[in-house]
Amino acid sequence: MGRKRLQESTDGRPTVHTVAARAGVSIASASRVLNGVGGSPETIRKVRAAAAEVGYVPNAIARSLQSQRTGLLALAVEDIGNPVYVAMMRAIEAVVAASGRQLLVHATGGRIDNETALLRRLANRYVDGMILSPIRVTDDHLAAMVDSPVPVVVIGQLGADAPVDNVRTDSRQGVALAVAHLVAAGRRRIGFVNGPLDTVPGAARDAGFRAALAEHGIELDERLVEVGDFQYAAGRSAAERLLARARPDALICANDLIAVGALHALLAAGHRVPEDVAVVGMDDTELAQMMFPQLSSVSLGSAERGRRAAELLLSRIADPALPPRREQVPPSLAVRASSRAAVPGPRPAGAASAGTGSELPSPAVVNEEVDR
Amino acid sequence: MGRKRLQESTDGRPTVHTVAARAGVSIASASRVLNGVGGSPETIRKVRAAAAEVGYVPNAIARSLQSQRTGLLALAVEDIGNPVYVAMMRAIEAVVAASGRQLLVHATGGRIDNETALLRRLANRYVDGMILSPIRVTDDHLAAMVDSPVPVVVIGQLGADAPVDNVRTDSRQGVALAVAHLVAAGRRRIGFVNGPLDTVPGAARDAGFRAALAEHGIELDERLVEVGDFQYAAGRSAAERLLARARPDALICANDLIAVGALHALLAAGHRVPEDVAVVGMDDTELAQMMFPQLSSVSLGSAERGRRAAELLLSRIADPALPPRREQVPPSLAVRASSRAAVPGPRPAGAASAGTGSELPSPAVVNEEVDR
DNA sequence: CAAACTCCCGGAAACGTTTACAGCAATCAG
DNA sequence: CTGATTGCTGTAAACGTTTCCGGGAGTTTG
Repeated sequence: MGRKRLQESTDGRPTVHTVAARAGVSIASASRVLNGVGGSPETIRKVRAAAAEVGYVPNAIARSLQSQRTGLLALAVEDIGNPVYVAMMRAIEAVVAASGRQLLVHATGGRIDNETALLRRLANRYVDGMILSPIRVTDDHLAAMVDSPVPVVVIGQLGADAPVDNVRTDSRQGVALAVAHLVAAGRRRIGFVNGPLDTVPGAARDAGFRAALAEHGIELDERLVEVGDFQYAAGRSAAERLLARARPDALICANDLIAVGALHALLAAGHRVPEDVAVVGMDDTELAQMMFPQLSSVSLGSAERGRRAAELLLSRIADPALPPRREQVPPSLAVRASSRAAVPGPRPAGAASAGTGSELPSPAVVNEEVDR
Repeated sequence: MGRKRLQESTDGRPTVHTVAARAGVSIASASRVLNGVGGSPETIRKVRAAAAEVGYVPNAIARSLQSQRTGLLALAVEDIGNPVYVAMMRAIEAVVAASGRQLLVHATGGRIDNETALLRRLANRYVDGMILSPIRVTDDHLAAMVDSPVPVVVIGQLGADAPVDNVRTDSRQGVALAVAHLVAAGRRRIGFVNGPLDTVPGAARDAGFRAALAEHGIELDERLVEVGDFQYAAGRSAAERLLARARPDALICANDLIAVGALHALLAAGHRVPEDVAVVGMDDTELAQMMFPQLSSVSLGSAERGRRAAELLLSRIADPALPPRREQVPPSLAVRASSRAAVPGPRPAGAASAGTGSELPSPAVVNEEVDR
């Protein structure tokens, strides 16, 4: 039968050999035509015809083995259910798709061993690069990123001298925006529902909260600070614990999921929002706008950070010799119903007030948004 | 300098050649040891030591080329931001990861050309199989699935005779559950906010709604039916259009995102939920529990469907000769505050009523849930 | 003690592609 | 008319792995 290879195995899918044989040319010519480089008009015609007849589709694995590129990029985040990562993912996917590549998504659960395992596995060359948004960073971790065999871009805070492409925001300043807004609205007993303090964002937000209070000359009541994790359920129970021992007139929450949990805890306990307690979340996700009342939230530019990270990754793949870069996306505040200044007194029965509440002048830095 | 291959290129990563040379054995022996099949104790020791010294990591692409498997599975859904797909994805990912594989996620935007392109691309063998949850199905589409070169499992309705592994639910019956629940609670002017009628779920839910009303002897007022798409914003504006021309005492929404939009439209227009208008969503996502008031929702077993689809896919990969299978997951109804029977009269000021509303006996099929 | 069997090893083929290289014909310049 | 240039083409190597196969050494069996 076949002289060198069993290219005629009746069951197998057509390869470039099949096409070449059918067109009566060599596999080199067939490959050239199929890749659009070279070939005489006659050869091109024959090869194209043969390829169409047998329904040839190039084998991406073999091509990758030869070209040393897979066209796959990975994204690793803690929790794909968190809407902040959905926003990031969407932005990243747009850039990645526009470059003709595909995105592989990993959920790490925030566990370090998971992430380092992922980084080590990069050595098997299954993806061309990776975007990582770690919430905990150890030296091990960092080392694995630095000597990773494929480019890695980090979304989030890293040590100042880490030679890793990095796009970050300033969540301390983000918390400061929220505090300034609430103080300007006359709130003084400001509580804080945070995520774990051993995470990078948790620690930064805690520090930011304390610094901002101090700056406004407000003494911190430790009973107004509570910690859970970055999920809805934990946010709700953390807020319940806080409310059981203290009477805040505002709550800042370390992300929107926590804020939604806190909102539930408040409403279930009979507090009015924002009249009795104002609520401000962080991340400014779609969820914030879906809540009722709509949630004020500190935007940390998730989509923008995602977009920039993807661009950093692509440029590094194009030129691995580039020096490490760091980009910063500034936070901003979206003020919505959950923290608008309230008319004092009991709530008028049955009247919804979305978008119609009385407005107070907001600080300059605040990015006022209309309802919806 | 290397005799056959340039395995000593100082920059390149170590290959099995490097390890074999260093251990003083053939690449065949090295490969066998590294795969844990065969090898004398002494060889095993030498190869393991050599591999550790050079930090050898097998190249997954080359392995895939040889083994004809990549260990990658794809999932294609309309919108990764929709929490119903997040739930599905989580369930699928769990099964996939447990089998030692990885999941590649695609967002199709519901566009058919996107999905068929994806199906055609399967021929390049970059993934071992795919789970597809299409919201529109054409003959072209179906043909591409049937003669796909790699296994495809569909989540959703397909033609009865389609020879494709398929896990579905009965969303007509799901709508019927919602209608029965509302009718039992005394609602009569039941509205319906649907997604596009040219989608499979949209059409099924429309049919289910009409059939269920007829079964309860309620004549349908067409002004109570409105169509948008399956997103939050569209749901909100569809509900606004509906409310501008009709006065429902209940709204069934074709998914939870629409339901949240409808909730906003209702509250912004000054209606009380559930006192004036009850709201029931579909998919029973996390979002439903996060809303205030918490949303009643028809569970279509998303996580379960995802889990089963993943299992079907794995079993088909293991044995491609299996006959096409179809599995069905029954819908159920989670009743929450948004449709609980209300005390007539004005709402008591300032009193939150989550989980404390008066309870009415619910139909047997209804799966009553407590407020968290 | 010879034959059969088991175990381990190395050479080489195979997976399907791209591409360096050399050969060859045709066209161009002198 | 001859030599250089251009444009195609085919052979074969390469990417890095797994695996078939044959051979050799050691062990068991008759």
